[in-house]
Amino acid sequence: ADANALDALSQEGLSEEPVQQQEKEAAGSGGGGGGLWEAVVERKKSRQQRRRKGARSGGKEEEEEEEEDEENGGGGGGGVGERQREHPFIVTEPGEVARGKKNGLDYLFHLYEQCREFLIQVQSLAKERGEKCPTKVTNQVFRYAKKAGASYINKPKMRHYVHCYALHCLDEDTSNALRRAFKERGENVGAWRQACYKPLVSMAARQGWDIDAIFNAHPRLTIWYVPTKLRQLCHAERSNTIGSASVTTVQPPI
Amino acid sequence: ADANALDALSQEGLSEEPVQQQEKEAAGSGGGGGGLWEAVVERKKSRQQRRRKGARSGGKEEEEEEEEDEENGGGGGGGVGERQREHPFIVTEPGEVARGKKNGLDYLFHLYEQCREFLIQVQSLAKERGEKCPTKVTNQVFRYAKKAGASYINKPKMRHYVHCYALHCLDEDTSNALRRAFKERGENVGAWRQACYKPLVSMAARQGWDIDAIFNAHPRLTIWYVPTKLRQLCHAERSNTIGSASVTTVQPPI
DNA sequence: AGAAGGACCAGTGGTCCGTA
DNA sequence: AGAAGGACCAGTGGTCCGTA
Repeated sequence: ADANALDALSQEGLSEEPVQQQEKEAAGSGGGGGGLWEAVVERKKSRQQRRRKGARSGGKEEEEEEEEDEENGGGGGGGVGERQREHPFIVTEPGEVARGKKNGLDYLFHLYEQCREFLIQVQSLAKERGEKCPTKVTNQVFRYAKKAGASYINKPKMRHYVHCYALHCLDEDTSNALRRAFKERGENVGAWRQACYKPLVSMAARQGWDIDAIFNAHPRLTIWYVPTKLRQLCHAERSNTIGSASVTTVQPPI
Repeated sequence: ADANALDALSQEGLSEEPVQQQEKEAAGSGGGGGGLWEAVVERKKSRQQRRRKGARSGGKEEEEEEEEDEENGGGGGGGVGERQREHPFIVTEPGEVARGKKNGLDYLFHLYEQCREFLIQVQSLAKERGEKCPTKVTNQVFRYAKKAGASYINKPKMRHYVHCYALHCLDEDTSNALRRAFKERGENVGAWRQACYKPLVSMAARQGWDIDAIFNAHPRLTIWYVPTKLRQLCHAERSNTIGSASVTTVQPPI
């Protein structure tokens, strides 16, 4: 139904950036500031030791159909050939199309619907072939999407905004209100994205804190992994709430 | 209920084998005979190129509590220290305890029940901690079992006999009859294991060929991955059957 | 010959951080 | 400063094959 209205949005243009040489070594820089996320987390430890250099010589893929300019031989400056990158998102109201070199949030959510369609195709293929059938949007699905020409779909982006899409699915009114409020205040996408966590945590609170169950109960959401951050926020909030009077629904003992 | 009757079986003893040095290099040997499995398969190709040598220096684990004899320094012969290995399985009737340095099939199936209990414990812990909760017996569960002292449980063994356990769960009468027949004929465990595929494929044939659905419909089976081989046999048999008159139940177009 | 399981490998989930 | 995404890494599913 609403898929048609959104199709036009996927025609939007791309940014360009010059191709650079891959092997460039970066001088090791220190650990930098950490505090965007106040609560939770704990796992970054082993990440601190990661400071590796050097590049893998890639290319495990079986049959790529991409074109490659063999042009960048020399050392120096401006690259030859162009690598494309999607326009950045801006906070838009429902139904609003982004102007200029920007993409709107309806377009963002449309990408999730597209991934779902790619998953369904991968599932059909797997069943025909008698192979294991994925139930979630996996690496295999992202690879399939890329081969099908949807190069603007990639894993880091889709994972980054999953919880925003979740709010859109689970409580469209709240999602829409949030978009309008953040647009009005002139907030950037990052701030809007952050704000999407809270209503989801509240929703989990009302439903026994089981965020997995909430995702799985919704047909368009069950195919997405629950984001680590959202899971952690629910857990932290649940711990804060334990024993307090605000607990009014099902809550198993910790 | 029947778990108690089987508990005694888990007290059975172990075989011993001398510990050998790890780093020993084996002379590369050719590809060897391939024909045990008649049907299906296709994937061994990339495996042929694997002929690697050298050893990883292991030890990613966080906190092991095992004892290590620091005794094997030299080059030569008989090892110091003993490494234990489970007694091999023999085909036993239901209720029969294996004699001598052997284990029976009730004991084998009991191991699957134990894995299920370990999974349930891992799930409880994950929920307490607000972490991702496994729905299947994963590496994490095998690691947990090992730390809990169940060193006789390991992944290759459990995966090897999953379909035998599946038959036991799904059609105990057929499973029991098969055990009695193979014991009487003096067949070895490998032959019995092979024979367990067929009744499962027949069962799948009667239920629209969806072996995943069959596993998922059974509470003790849904936690196990469908074995690749079983999936392939179902697919091959389905392909053979297409268009023939023996198709009597639901079957989506291929 | 038959069998148990250590140890390996390709490809996964997850997301950092070099890039613009 | 804000953001998109290539590319990396730890740990997974899967099972081979050196071992006895």
